[in-house]
Amino acid sequence: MPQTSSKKKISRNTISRLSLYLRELTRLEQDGKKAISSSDLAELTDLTDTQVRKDLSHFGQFGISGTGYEVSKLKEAVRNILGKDKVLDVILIGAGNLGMALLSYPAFREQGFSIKAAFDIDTRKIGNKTSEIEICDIEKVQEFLKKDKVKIALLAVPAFSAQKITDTLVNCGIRCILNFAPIVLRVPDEVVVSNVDLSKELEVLSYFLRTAE
Amino acid sequence: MPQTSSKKKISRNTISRLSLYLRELTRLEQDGKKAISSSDLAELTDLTDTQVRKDLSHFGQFGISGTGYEVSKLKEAVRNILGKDKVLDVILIGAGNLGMALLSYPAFREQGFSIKAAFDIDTRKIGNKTSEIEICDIEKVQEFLKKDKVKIALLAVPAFSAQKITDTLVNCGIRCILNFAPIVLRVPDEVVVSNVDLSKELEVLSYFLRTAE
DNA sequence: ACTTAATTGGGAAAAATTTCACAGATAGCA
DNA sequence: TGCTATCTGTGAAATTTTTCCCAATTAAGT
Repeated sequence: MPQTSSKKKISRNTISRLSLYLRELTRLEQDGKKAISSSDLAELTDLTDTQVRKDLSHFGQFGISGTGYEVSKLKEAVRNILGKDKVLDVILIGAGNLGMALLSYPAFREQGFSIKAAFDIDTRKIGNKTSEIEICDIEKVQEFLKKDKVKIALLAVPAFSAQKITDTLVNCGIRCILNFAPIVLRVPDEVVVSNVDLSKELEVLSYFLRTAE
Repeated sequence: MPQTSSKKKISRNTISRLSLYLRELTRLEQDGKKAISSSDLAELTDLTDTQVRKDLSHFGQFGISGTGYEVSKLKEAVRNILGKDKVLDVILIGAGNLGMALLSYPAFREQGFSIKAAFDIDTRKIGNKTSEIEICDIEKVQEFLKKDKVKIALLAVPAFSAQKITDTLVNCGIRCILNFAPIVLRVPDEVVVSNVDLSKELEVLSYFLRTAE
């Protein structure tokens, strides 16, 4: 079998850091910077130069010894690694406070994510429009996904309903979920979940605040 | 030097998992469950039983061999470890879409965090009230922190202004920052920052979506 | 052309984290 | 009481992640 892509498994932390690199590289490019060394990139991301080089080395050789990296070239490479060479379509489930904030979060669009549709169970919200997106009845999500093969969902619903809607989404072909509900979602192996848990983050801070005293 | 508290450094990941345990223990207690084993708790949090036991073992012995853990007792223990035995006061910086969503995010209050004040630079927003909290002029934050020794800030401002306001906050005694701006904040060693970076999470999903194809 | 300084890529070592494996403790039951 | 099931806590082993280190490469200066 002509195995193309690298076999080795890349850790989630490595990918997170690539995302940081991409962010800084984008800034550097905007600022007109042409080249950067691993140690400068490390400085910007609060990491180490070896970490930067090791992370990149998993995907190929992008630098020039003695010179460093060409900003725009490395930026494109990292974009490709992260699968951002094309716009990524997402849907939003849950149009409460958080969901609505996500709808109007400018960074999403700027960074190449496009919210194609929003769904909610609350009939009072259905039909409202924000940022060009109309909020649809959650009952329609199945139908929507049959036509529009969106693979990523932002899940901003209460914890008690999160698992049920997740099961539906997965059945309809959703493969990635950015979960804001404070609950551990059960999904098949092929589905990837990232959790954004604000309480958790605050509790981590709380712990370190206490131990620092 | 008479070193008091435990010497061993606990990793951030360990603390994150404690937060998960606390969440599940709280649910279990509400459901009237009296006891739980490490493997059941692992099942609920999608971890392993040894991981659960190892995490807890850093802080003491909370279980009974052959029996497991008493839910309410373990819950209280974890709450104390995380410093949640008292209400944690926080301030909010930035009352844009995200900031306003945070203000009305019910989970904060439910989980023992209290937003004491909110600040913004936009004069049109100043004076508005949501959820009992009035939005104040960012110029007043220094004055506020002189009287009210809040240690935790939620930072929901644009990236370009995040570092400047961070410097001010740190000068005024803020020791923990939950940062929503897509930027690496520079802070002194004694200040702890947690980052919530939605684009980063989406990029991680994007990567795994691509590699799964 | 030669020397010096800067920088990458990657093997090897070190450190951190997770998992294994089991002694010891507890409860239930015959 | 004695036997069996279960389950914790924790050293040791395994694995993963990070850091160290240096040969090789490049650019710049003389």
